[in-house]
Amino acid sequence: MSRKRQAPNAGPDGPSHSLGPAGATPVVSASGETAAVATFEALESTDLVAQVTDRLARAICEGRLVPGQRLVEAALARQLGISRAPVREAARRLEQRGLLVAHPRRGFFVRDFSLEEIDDLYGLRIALERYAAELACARATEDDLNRLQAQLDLLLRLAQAGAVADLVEEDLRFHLLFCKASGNRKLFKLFHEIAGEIRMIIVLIGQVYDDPNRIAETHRPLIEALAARDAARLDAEVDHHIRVGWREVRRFFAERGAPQTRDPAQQIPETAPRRGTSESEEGGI
Amino acid sequence: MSRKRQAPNAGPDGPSHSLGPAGATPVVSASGETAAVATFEALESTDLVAQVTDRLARAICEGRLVPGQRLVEAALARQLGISRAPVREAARRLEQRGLLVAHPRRGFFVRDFSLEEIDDLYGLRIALERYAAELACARATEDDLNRLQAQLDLLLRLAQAGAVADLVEEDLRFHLLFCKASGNRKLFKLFHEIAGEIRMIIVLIGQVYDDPNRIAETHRPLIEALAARDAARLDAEVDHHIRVGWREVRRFFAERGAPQTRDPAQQIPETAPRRGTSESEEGGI
DNA sequence: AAAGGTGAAACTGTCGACAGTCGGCAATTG
DNA sequence: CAATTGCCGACTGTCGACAGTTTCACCTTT
Repeated sequence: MSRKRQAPNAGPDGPSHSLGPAGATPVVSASGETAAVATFEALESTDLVAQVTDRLARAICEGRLVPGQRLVEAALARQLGISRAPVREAARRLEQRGLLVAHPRRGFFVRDFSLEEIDDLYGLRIALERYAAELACARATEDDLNRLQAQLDLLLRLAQAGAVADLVEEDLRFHLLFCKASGNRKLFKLFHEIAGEIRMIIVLIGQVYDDPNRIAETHRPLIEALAARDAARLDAEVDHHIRVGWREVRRFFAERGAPQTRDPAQQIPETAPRRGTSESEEGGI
Repeated sequence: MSRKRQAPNAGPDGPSHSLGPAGATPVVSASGETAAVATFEALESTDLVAQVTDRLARAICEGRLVPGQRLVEAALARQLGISRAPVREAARRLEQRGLLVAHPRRGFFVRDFSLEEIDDLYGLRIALERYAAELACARATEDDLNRLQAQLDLLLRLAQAGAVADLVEEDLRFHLLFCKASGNRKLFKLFHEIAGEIRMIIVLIGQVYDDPNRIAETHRPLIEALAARDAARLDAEVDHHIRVGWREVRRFFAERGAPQTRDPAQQIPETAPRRGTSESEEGGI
């Protein structure tokens, strides 16, 4: 079933993918086949790897896969109704994103964070966002500002609605937009990568997360400073803004108990697999 | 060889496989395309992926694979005497490192840099190293300082000896040590990744590279400032040091002609494959 | 009963095989 | 003669199969 899998056993997502841009420009009457004017969006490549990557990432970020848990390629493949190859590649991607850790000959494990790693990550995040701030101050366009403003509005709305999960997501997106406004694509890409880890950390500490409204509100100063093109102020605001979150995360993580500390080896930050109790299968994709 | 590969289907095992003309001759096969320049012995030992990754990385950095060139999984696998799986994975890793660019359904191409991308990269590099400097100033140990000093000595020696290629390599290692001295592993890991791209860029512009002695010498102020724990000065030195290199690179690259500019799409910085003249095979691993 | 061995089950790393696609070339058409 | 369509070959995305390891449980020995 090389191509048309999609029906195997992977029931739970049903209609799922968008393949159908149903909402867009039908156009073209029966007679006129010339669709010259109508613009069609490229179809979503049914890239299996990407799909698996997304699902796994979501499962991890939603806590359905807990840190230390082992992922078995074959089992996942079976569940998804595909072969191991795409699963394997997806896992590799998540490894690069820092959501999984690979142990040679042992497989993949859901990443677990030590307090030290969290500090490293947040420190780095500050450095990156401050740089983004610096650039954005000089290069951000009106569009960028508008997008950020819109995102802030969204955050406020979500906070009001008490949609904490979405708030986390959109909060990150705000920062992503911020990096994008810097105009430095490599920076954006890098931030995008560590954003995955940050999301995971935030989810790990549970929904805790302070007062939603206050959280959302703390983004306003960033926009204001940026709009005013006040680099110094923006820098300070960014630093402060992130540090607040850092402190929160740190506090909760310290309580929840930071796991092991990595060995002092150099290259790859290894996280020892924590073979929990029953060592069951996955929590579902 | 972990498995018994080496005698898969190819009868002519030994160091030279089918495609591998023992003589390493460019040759153009009957089909009129291929042009393998150098042939290498089959891989041994375990961890095929790592080996392939290294070889490819080296080939790219040594210019045996030029930007825009296409890599064909099957051909590489045949040359190395292994299957496509490890080659594929190695290519993915290099993609993450920014040395290769993947085009869905088209394969991998050796990364090409636009001037804009170089600017993005160096800007980011400065941000990262300045952060490293800040941390290092506070946390660097005596050992760190000694290692840096030793590395500086090495640079000076290489410069004297006129070993430019090695100088580039060790220059990067100096900066790697610098990041390591920061104590932030994530930062180190990140820098390690972009170091691959930086190396490639430097190699691309040819050995040009200013006066070796001067280059080596410019690292001294960094150590001095760090030893003095003078954060402000170190910050300035780092900024200046990298900016000098940036300017050099930029100049040569502007001459050599920056290739295409990426499309304004968002997500992945795509580099269009430059189907150049003959579009040959690989240049050898 | 705890420590040490031993064997089977479970997985990962690789391999070779297919089938669907993409790019290019050539024949065809206006 | 230029543009368009169809065909052909080449290559990637996936799949299923094996072999070598590592893990785990059960059995034997002190």
